[in-house]
Amino acid sequence: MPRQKVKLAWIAKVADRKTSFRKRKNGLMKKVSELSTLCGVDACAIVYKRNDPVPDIWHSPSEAYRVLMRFKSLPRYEQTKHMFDQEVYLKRRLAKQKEKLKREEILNREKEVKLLMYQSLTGAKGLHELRTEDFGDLVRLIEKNVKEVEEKIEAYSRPPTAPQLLTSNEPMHIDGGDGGGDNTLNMTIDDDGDNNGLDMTTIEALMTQERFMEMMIPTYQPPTGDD
Amino acid sequence: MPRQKVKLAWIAKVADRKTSFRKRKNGLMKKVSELSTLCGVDACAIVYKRNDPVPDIWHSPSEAYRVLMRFKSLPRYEQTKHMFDQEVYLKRRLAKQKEKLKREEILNREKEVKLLMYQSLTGAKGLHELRTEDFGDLVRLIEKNVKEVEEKIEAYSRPPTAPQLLTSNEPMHIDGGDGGGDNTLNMTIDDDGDNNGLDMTTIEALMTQERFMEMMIPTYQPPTGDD
DNA sequence: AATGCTATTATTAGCGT
DNA sequence: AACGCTAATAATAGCAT
Repeated sequence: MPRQKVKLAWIAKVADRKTSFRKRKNGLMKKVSELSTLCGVDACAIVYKRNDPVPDIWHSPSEAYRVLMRFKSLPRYEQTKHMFDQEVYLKRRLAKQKEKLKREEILNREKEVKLLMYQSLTGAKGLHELRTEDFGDLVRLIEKNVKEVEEKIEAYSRPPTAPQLLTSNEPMHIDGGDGGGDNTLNMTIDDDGDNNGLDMTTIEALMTQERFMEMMIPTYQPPTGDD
Repeated sequence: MPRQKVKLAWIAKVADRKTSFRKRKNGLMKKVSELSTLCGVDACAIVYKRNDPVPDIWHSPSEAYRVLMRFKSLPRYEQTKHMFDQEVYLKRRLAKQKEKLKREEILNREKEVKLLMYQSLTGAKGLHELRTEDFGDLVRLIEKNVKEVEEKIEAYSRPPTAPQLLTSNEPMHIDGGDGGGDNTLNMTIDDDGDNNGLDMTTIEALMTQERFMEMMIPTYQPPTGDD
């Protein structure tokens, strides 16, 4: 798997296949050995090389034989019970990957909506350009952020009960404190007027604009026409 | 093997052992699968979990059964012929590691002697402090380096036959050109007087010193006393 | 107990000899 | 053909949940 990600298929070139076989058989034998040692279990591996009736086997003759006898003495039903073939293997893998994909899609959607929000805030994209299906999520995101801001304002405007005094030289940072993931507000409030982020002045300016106020109203509906 | 290099021994803690077993069994099954697919060979693995009479097996029931039948039908002698137990495995590994160690020791020795040479050149260590057994190797190294320098001088003092003209702004680099490994001279000759390496001025100064000239004489013998 | 995460170690494909 | 090397990919030990 190095140098190039190899695709899982029969290696056509004879020399390459033989080399791969030798290396991978050794690797496999090592793995069987490690599993056996680390976890104290009976294990054996049998590998038939092409055109060689004598297989390579992991484990001392007596051990391997014992493992095989043990297996052979099981009723056929139990033998096949835990068998784990390519199909079962791939199905399990597929199920896991689908779950992963689902989680990724959710995160992507959150980022997408966040981007829409920023584009609307900076005026790069007007709200009338949004697709209908984005509005619900965008509104939810905005309400979430507004709630966080209100909570922060509430927290900081109270007389501090456990006063961790801020030194006046330090800029004051406010971030969304919940564990909700990547889409928290995470906004920096900074009294240095030279920053490029969204500072209080910008926010106050935005709040006076009709566009921003519209965004604050969850019941707002976009025109259904195409433009 | 990540986070910490694990030592190959029975894992005492039950939970850790079970976790390791699960992970490594899956890994092993994947490896058997890959070997089988990539190299087109019959292979199977049988793993008995503790206290479970039903083993986990790689391969579809029919395939696994076929592989096992094939194995069982061999005469006992041939079955054990290619068996590969812990002892065989470790012996092979040991032989390889010993070869590797040998190579490393040679490289170490070369570096050691190189260090001695530099210490002598800078005066950090007098030649009379050297152990008797180091002299032979040190002399061989010095002769090798001197030979390389002479060859370079020879090459550069001839009228160039295939003249790759050096721009006068570029410092001239001379390195030992042979493929002998890490102990080549690799010395930079640079007309910028501010470098910290061994430049021509330093070398010329050294050549006037008795210590350096002594080093140039292979037949020089240190006093045999302890100091 | 089983699963996800990730910093590390381990394995190995493609070369070069 | 079988080995050594090394840049890459893969496996996984210890955590956190």
